[in-house]
Amino acid sequence: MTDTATPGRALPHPEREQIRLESVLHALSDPMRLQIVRELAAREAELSCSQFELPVTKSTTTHHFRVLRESGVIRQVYRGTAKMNGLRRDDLDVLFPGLLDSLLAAAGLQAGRLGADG
Amino acid sequence: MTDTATPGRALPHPEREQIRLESVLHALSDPMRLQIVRELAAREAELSCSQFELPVTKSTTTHHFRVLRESGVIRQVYRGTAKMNGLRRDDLDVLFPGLLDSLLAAAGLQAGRLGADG
DNA sequence: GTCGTAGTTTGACATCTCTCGTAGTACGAG
DNA sequence: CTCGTACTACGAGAGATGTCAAACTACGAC
Repeated sequence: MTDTATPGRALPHPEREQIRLESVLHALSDPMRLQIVRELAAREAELSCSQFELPVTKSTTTHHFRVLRESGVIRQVYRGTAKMNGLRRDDLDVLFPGLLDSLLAAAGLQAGRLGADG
Repeated sequence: MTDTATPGRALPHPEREQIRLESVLHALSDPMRLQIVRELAAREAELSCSQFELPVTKSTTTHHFRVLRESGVIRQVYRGTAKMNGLRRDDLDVLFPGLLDSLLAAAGLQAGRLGADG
């Protein structure tokens, strides 16, 4: 938590206890969002929205990041004009032990099979 | 595989290699379907559609079972007038090792937290 | 203050999803 | 062949979803 977050622009996140498995699965069932989560996990760092090269417009990108945040998969913080995104690995690991890793492994295996960027 | 399946009423299933992670996650992101899969995993047996006491009509039940079958989560076979449903555990474990177990464990934990039938 | 960059908001549109009710098909029992 | 059971098919309707374009806000740099 480097304290560089921009004050006065808080974003609503579900508490850990409010995160629902169904919502997480729904969030990850979209290829675009699964890709985002995969990149976020690969580089173990927070990334701004614009660092993802997604084949959709900015409004659609905003939409996907919001779904991920509202389902509890990622945490978003404003840092100046950028919006940084980080996986909520700690919360997810407590709620659903091993799930995130299995999910990422599965996504990696499938990407390899399909000849994508695995 | 007791050979009691009714011939001439085959149902289309995706091959193992055709099963997509996104489709599986989408199938499991519905509470009704997640419940079905949980029951199917708990009793390690094939169950007919009508053995599930779901709070929806028969047509809706048919719909949910079809989504599960077409996503590759379950296998369906006619046995007389009944349609038996079984988890495709073997295929899923090969494709996405550990995923199904993490998913079931996560669903169990959440059901316990929520005071449902966990 | 002005400008540019980053992201949001709104409205629209096509598609999909979950649900239902009604009518229909497939099988086994008699 | 008739009947009952188990499930399907076919609409239909309410609502969610993914996408876009255009106009907007927030921040930093100058």
